[in-house]
Amino acid sequence: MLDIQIIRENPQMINEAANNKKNPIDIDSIINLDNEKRDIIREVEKLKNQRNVSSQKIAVLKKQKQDASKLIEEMKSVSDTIKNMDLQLAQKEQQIHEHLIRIPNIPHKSVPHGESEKDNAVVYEWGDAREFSFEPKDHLEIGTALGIIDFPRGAKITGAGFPVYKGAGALLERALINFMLDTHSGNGYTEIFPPFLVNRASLFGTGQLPKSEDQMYYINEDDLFCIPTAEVPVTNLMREEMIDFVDLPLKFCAYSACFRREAGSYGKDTKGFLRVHQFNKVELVKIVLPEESYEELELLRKDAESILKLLGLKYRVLMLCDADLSFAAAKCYDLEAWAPAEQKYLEVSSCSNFEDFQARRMNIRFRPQGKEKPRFVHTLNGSGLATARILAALLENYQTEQGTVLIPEVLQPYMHGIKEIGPR
RNA sequence: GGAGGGGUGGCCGAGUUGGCUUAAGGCACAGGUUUGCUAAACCUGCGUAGGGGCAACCUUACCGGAGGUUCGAAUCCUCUCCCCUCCGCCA
Repeated sequence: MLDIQIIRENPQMINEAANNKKNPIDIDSIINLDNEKRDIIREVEKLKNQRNVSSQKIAVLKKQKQDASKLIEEMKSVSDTIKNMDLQLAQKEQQIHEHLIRIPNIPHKSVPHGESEKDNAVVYEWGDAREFSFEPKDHLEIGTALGIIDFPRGAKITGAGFPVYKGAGALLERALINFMLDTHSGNGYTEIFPPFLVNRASLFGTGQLPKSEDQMYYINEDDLFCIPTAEVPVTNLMREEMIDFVDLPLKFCAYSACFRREAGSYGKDTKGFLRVHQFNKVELVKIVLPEESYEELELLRKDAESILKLLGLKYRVLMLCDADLSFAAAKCYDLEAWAPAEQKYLEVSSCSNFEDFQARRMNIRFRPQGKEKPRFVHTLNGSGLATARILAALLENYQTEQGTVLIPEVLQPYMHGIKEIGPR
């Protein structure tokens, strides 16, 4: 959510930014409603002042045992008028709110302008593509042959896009999660194990609601949603709180299962792990001082990248152009791991700075040093990383001609020393 | 699921016969006095969010949330959310 005052002062700039983000808004309605609202405020406040003054007079009269009935009569009609105007005011405010919550965050100045994801800029590349002396198989084929992933049975017990991990596959998944959590918590991130169901207020806070309600699994009876990412519960840890500036930055890492309906994306990336309804992810969340958020974004990106480097996976980093930025983000880097059989990069992480967009929605503030007023914090998050696509990249990159899969050294301690996954 | 208790400003904590409480007091914080330095003591200031004003400042709202009664509500009424204790059920 943006500050209405900024919108009031820069309507053209906001309108253009929203258009660039492919998220058009009705700026004129907002400005008009805002003006109407302020007109009402000015009038009703005069009446309320009159009411307060008269109530005091009535109190004094009554104390002196004098008659106050005339004044009380007068105030009855004033009170009615106030009640009416308050109603109008609430309506205006509700209408403004409905607009405000649908205005996307403004892209940072460093974000390139573009028309689509094709205009995202490659800002960094690491690692060499592995040379194969044989025709590499895709991860689905490898995993199925080794009996470590089972999509058909997942489909049987739940539905398409709910993979089952078996044996060494289950162990590898757990190893990845533990490895990532250990790495990040050793790096100053406090580990959180969050609830996987959240309420509406939390999803509104991080910006998934109201825009993306149809993308989430919903439990009607309790009005709760399955989390699409640990970002939601972890960032909302600090919702409605005032943080002392000496405690900033806050750094959290959290494992969670992630649930996504992926409505409207059928037919895209359907193979294997490329797009599933439930996957595992370790998420990084930072709550920081506004002045430091862009520096912290670079550090966050570096921390996420370190996992790919330790796993020895070739990857690249994209800076998203404005047209591809998500609703709440001001700037975002995508990390993409190379999958040799797919012959394409798989998005395994998104590292975003939301500036105060989420903080305003969640009312997370900090009290600066001295006599300064409380201000909104900046929030950031990034996957560190999503295991489903990492698993795909691992299987494809570390496959052997015999159909086995080598385990990267850093994961071996997490896999009882297993160096290679072979046939059962 | 049943019974009881409670939600007040950054924190702690008064305030339930409605009206000099548009929230006492304390802590923390900021400035100052005293002091060789630190500490302590003392003095002063200090809630949040709107609206108006160049500014000093004026004004409105806010005591978990939403309604209601009233000239006037932290205080009375209704609904609702959350927390705590005990009982029941259960991994």
